[in-house]
Amino acid sequence: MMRAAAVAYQAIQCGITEGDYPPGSWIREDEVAARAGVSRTPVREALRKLHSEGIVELLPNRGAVVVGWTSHDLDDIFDLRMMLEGYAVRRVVEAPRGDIDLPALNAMCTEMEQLLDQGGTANHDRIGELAVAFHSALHRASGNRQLMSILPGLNQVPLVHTANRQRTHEQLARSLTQHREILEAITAGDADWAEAVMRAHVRAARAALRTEDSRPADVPAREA
Amino acid sequence: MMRAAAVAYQAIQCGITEGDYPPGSWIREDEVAARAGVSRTPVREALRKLHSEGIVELLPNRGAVVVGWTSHDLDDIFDLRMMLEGYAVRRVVEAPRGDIDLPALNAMCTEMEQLLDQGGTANHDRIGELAVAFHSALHRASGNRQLMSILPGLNQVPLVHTANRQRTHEQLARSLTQHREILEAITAGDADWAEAVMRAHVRAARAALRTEDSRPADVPAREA
DNA sequence: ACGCCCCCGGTTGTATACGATCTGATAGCG
DNA sequence: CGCTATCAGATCGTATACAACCGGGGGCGT
Repeated sequence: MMRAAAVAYQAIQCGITEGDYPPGSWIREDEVAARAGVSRTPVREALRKLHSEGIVELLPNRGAVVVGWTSHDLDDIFDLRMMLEGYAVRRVVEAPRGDIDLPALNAMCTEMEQLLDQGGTANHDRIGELAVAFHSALHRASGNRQLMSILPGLNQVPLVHTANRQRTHEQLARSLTQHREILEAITAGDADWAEAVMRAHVRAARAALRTEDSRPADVPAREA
Repeated sequence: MMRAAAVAYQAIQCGITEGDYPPGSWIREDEVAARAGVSRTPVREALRKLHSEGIVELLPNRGAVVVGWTSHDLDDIFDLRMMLEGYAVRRVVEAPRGDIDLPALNAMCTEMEQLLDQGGTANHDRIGELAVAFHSALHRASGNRQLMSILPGLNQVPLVHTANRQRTHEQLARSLTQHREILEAITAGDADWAEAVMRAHVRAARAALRTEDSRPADVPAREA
């Protein structure tokens, strides 16, 4: 049985990606509670979490508003990810405090490659999950605890707002190749190499999103 | 009238800095509620916020544990701050999207300098508050929205765990000088200069903390 | 003696009820 | 006619009550 707070969280997150809560719109606690089949208490908890991830804005005594993201904002987010993910792999090489399980990471790469060969939307989604796990494992291996709490939050915004966007086969293939290269650089003990590949990797991911991240002009991109 | 959630938040935060909740210890919702004079609901909200800031760890159905920080963890935090604050001022210069109020920032510097001249513990605390506001204003001026939600969280850990530590007059004086220099670099439109000063500024702050951040050996530094 | 199972106290998780606060509209006044 | 004060509705914030869950301790069987 899933926790009510988690149910509410997913309901809201899903509602945002599906377009039920467009950017700039209000999210009413009662409404979400009814939709998710829980009471307002866990809904409030979910909204605070979404706020800490930057997905919604909380106006005291007013409620929650879905934050809108311009193409420019996405650039900013990927700027930060490029810096931080690059720093993370550098740390993995230079200060190997956190234990790193290279065989497990390589196995994840293999699985992703197989899924890509098989094709299919469901498999593509599974690749996305594995990619998140892959990066998460690297964050853990960096040994920087604060990094581990920051980077997931940075991933959240692009995930929520681009979930239904498909990356091409070529984009995914390159992404997986870069994963392998990152592991190779780590194995070689080359921090500069690892950081450089990771930065390119993040940049490429942003470019893959950029192709059509323009939104209809009538939808406000921000709330304020 | 302050919100009950804010009262609970401060009560916990204060309890941690005062040593009532040492690292590794449990924070019971009932206990905090009684201490803060509120019900458990806002206490829970405060604990979730502290969790999102990395101050406490939440064990499902078990409760909250105070996270312990080693000297090494503090190094990591300031590593991140150095990167991110440096990036922020670079952005202030290169992509001046967010409006920057240089006169107001200079006024803050003047006030801090006056407070330093007057001396006294209370004034030192006030300088600390102003310094946080100063950096916060720069984050805002960077125009990177995610940055504004990340950096306050990074400040929180050092603040909570080093609040009662006094910085020397010389350390504070240098810190204020660097603030001025940062503004001067921004005014000159020199991003490299601004970033370099900011990185040094953060590094110096970490060094000021390092002088005695070793803790008694019998107190567990981490919870796990 | 050792290990397993069940029960119980304590704590968290959720639901519901009530009080506080804000927005928008409306009526009264200058 | 425009502005301000007031009120009603809606929504959030908090308190309280109850249900669910976890961990430890005692008893039982092997």
